[in-house]
Amino acid sequence: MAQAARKPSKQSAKPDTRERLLEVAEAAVLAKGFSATSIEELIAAVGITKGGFFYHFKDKNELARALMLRYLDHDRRVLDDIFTRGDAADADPLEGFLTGLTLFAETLAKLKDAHPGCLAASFTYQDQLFDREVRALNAEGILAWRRRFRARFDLIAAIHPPRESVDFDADYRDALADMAATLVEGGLILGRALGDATILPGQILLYRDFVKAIFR
Amino acid sequence: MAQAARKPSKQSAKPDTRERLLEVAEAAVLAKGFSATSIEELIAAVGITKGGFFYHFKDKNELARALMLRYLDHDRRVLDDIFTRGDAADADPLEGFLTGLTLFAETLAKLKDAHPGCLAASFTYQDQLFDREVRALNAEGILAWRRRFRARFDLIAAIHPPRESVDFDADYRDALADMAATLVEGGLILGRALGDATILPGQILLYRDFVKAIFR
DNA sequence: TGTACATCAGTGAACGCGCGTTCACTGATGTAC
DNA sequence: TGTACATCAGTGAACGCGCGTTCACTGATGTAC
Repeated sequence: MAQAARKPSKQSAKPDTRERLLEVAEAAVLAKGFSATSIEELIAAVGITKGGFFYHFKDKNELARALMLRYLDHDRRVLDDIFTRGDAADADPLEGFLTGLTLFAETLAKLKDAHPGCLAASFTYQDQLFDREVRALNAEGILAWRRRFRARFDLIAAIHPPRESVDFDADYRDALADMAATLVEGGLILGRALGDATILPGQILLYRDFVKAIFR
Repeated sequence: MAQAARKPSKQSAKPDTRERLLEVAEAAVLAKGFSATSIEELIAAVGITKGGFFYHFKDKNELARALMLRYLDHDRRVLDDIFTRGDAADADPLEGFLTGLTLFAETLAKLKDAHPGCLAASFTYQDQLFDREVRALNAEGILAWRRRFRARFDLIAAIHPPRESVDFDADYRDALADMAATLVEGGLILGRALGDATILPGQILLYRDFVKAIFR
């Protein structure tokens, strides 16, 4: 009981004004950028007044921070889920990873919104608007991807020796790990600019090919 | 004489107010986004008044259009230059291309500005701010990358058969071509977010590895 | 060589609108006794 | 079971500032004759 204090104890049906503000804000930020996203439009969408907004966020910068935190949490959970499922399909770390990448590509291909985006990319291209804390959160989110994939490649390499033509040192491993986030960020941009939702999944499958070519 | 009418005929030393506005605007847009970039700050940096700005651009949207055109032109010239030099080093289309990729990575590594960016990415993540024409220019710029690399892969594949494990059909060729722009866009984001200028060149070299693994 | 006119590249003042932020207040719900 | 008080989740009005845009005007340079 006591530890449930974070969320209102009653399991109310009303979908939490603050969360709805964040939801609407994220979509707006991805479409027009942070500074073109006005508080006015958010409260209009959610149906409260300005005072209500400033009850939830002390200023606009705190909205940015909250968006970033929400994004990081969501991101982590989605990746955990996908690669857990991949590993469940095969005990070998390489095969499980390859299956995870396939699942990832399929998930991305099924996204209802044809032109999604990544808050990290949006914030990075507007970083002058944010304080040190928000930028640090953003960097941390990307480092989380690096660590996740790097750990997996270490695991794989311990069992499956990479083909001799590559020097599989620390730098190479980090670059290969970073390639995942790189392709996601880049793929989202190409997909949106061209209005083609197949580009991002296609790039993930190329990544899968590349990893396969290195390890087996 | 007559055909020189586009540029002021005198080769003046003063660096062209309009061009300076675009230069300053591009840097500001890459740092904070388009709508947070004020006309006020641009004229302050260049040393003219607001009326002067509106002499060069009828409204802010025309500034966006001019930025996009300038970016496309610059982009094309840089790529032309690099891959022309790559081909000059080796007559074989694969070897020339691989050399071009190395040159490209080296060029990117040497950029004085450690946190550059790509206007296409910035505009894509704010596309709701722009009219159909600007968005079309942006898409066209990305398609130019696809066509450029796709043509090269067709050329290479005619001489060097890709390894049997890949089905080198039209979709695969396009995806492999798109991977270049994808890695550049993604690499710029990671590089900026982490403040690490080595990431982008590293990704280009991985791309080079991948292409090499496919064709030889 | 001089004069008339046109164009270029701006100046400088004014405008109204929308934005982020503040603040005093309020009705509904929860908790203590 | 009833009353007093505190907290939650807002309302509603007001604010000042900066932004994009307009417009009448101007001095320097170029061109025609």
